Amino acid sequence: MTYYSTKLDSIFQALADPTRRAVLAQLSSGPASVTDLSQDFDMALPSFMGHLKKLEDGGLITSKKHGRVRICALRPAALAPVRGWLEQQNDRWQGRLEEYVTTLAKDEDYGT
Amino acid sequence: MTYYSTKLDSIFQALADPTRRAVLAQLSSGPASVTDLSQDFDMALPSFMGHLKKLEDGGLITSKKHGRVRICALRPAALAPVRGWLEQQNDRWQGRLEEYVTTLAKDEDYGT
DNA sequence: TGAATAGTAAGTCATATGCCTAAGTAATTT
DNA sequence: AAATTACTTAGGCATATGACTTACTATTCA
Repeated sequence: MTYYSTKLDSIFQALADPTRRAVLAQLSSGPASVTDLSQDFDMALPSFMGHLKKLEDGGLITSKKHGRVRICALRPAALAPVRGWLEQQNDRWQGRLEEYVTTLAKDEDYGT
Repeated sequence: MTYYSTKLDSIFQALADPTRRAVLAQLSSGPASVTDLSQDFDMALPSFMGHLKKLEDGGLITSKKHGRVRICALRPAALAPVRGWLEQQNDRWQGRLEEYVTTLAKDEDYGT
């Protein structure tokens, strides 16, 4: 399995949960501490920390300790592999559409 | 949890596996039977069928039985919710960037 | 210095996931 | 009609996931 594929695995896995997507939405307003981030979620802190770990392991966020406070931030371009994959998928689909359109045009040329 | 969020859960979950992404890539060339699709994968048929079910439950493909053969096809626009979410996320990030740039401009105005 | 705050580590539980094999059913071919 | 093909169902196994509670450590505040 290529690195790219493994990367996509962990990114999509990280995104496959509403809590984690909500965290990314919050972080798009700027860096925040774990405590700040956790305010909007009705779950135990260790559970919430687990989600942050998943996001960091997927490369979507970074975190750094400042004293007793851990600050999390979005990683710009973190979702680039997702965009890349969507584009790839779309190109293949578009390629097939163009082939189909070309075939239609030929059929029309030969048609009565 | 909104329908949209649940939808994203199952789509991202479906995409969080290299086998399922590879199936989507294959189907972007056009509809195919289960047997045709499974040729490229070194796994037991029931396991492979499980992946197809996940893709179908996520709304990314459709399948229809024709006699004893089941034909699978991509659903156009199936990935629209993913694009939508990325756009949303990007807009929030861009909005913050613009706010940041505006703040910088103000600082420069007031600066010596 | 003790109290409070902000995480962190460990263990548990129920459920989900990704694979397997075996056996079965339905449709087609011989 | 029997054999073959193309799935489909069921059960099992090991691992992962998402939540919990408890207890702990590190840092800051009073």
